[in-house]
Amino acid sequence: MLRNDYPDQVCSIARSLEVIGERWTLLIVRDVMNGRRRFDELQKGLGVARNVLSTRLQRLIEEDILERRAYQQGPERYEYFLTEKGLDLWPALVALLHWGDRHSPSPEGPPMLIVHKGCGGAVSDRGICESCGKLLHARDARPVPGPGLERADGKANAITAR
Amino acid sequence: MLRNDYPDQVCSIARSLEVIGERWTLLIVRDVMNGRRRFDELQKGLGVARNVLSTRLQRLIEEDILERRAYQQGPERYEYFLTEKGLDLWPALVALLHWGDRHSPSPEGPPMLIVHKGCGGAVSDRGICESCGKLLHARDARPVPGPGLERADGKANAITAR
DNA sequence: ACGACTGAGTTGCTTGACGCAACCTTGTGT
DNA sequence: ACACAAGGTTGCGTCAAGCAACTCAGTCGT
Repeated sequence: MLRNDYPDQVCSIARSLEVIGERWTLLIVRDVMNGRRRFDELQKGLGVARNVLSTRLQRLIEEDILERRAYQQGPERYEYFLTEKGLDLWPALVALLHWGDRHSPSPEGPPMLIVHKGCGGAVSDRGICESCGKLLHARDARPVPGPGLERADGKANAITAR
Repeated sequence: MLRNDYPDQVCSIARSLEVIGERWTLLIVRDVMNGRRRFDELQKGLGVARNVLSTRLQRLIEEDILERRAYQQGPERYEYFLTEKGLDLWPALVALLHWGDRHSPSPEGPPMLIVHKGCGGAVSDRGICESCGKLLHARDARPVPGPGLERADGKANAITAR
């Protein structure tokens, strides 16, 4: 995105997109939600330019979507965690995931599935467990690799467990 | 967004964002969903550059999210409508709307509300009617201006009825 | 008859965000 | 002493976005 503001828009969707509508931002949130917490890990996983990742992380911290915590002193090294505000993006991510699965399906099936931690049931596009019917939140669910997750290089994505 | 592809990403969220993650795209979808169907109407409402609107509409048509229909001959004039694929973005838009309302609230209250056409109940962040409990889709709901929709120039947004 | 207006774009120029590679800093391993 | 690791920052070139002006076909006002 060129500029991240939409002047004259009084809509909450527009205000949301001012923050999370920038290129890479929502994918960074997704990765952090899936347990990728460190700079290099995010950079390699996404293939995003390092300077861009750096500015995105700063913006996400300013907006109180991410939090940076040092995990060692010496040379200080940091990890990024989602705040409550960040975790609340989960329903939107789930909706986008299902929209992609439904309308641009890969022949092998979806590359990632979301399951309810409690009962193992699949999670619907509305973030509801299809097995037990509960309305779920970010912490109630985890991603599992789906049938479409076959990579040419043979490496599996490292975001399976949590 | 500069380029609209995220190479090496096998995730459906990334694939969704390749299409609808570009600047303005989701706001165009929102406006068409709210009954804005013509080029100039969209351009004035959004304040987007005309060339950018033009390329976005073409892309959305290619991706089968919008459909262009002539509403008069003579000089041919067109209207844009959402396809089923486009209408299916509704849950994602609802989720973003609620996220914005919850985490960056305007002092006056939300500028736009979504209500269930059937019973008039408010629609939750998961697209569920809070009054009757039904799971809703795009056609079951309509936007109504909320308490936050006071504009300095006195003009109300023209997307009240449908 | 002539000019202004409308809807739906297209063209050209300028700005600025993004991608890429190189560099920096603090500390550890060999 | 040299390389390596993590977490960035800096500089440069390219390409998308913003802006204004222009086009084109038809209609309206005087």
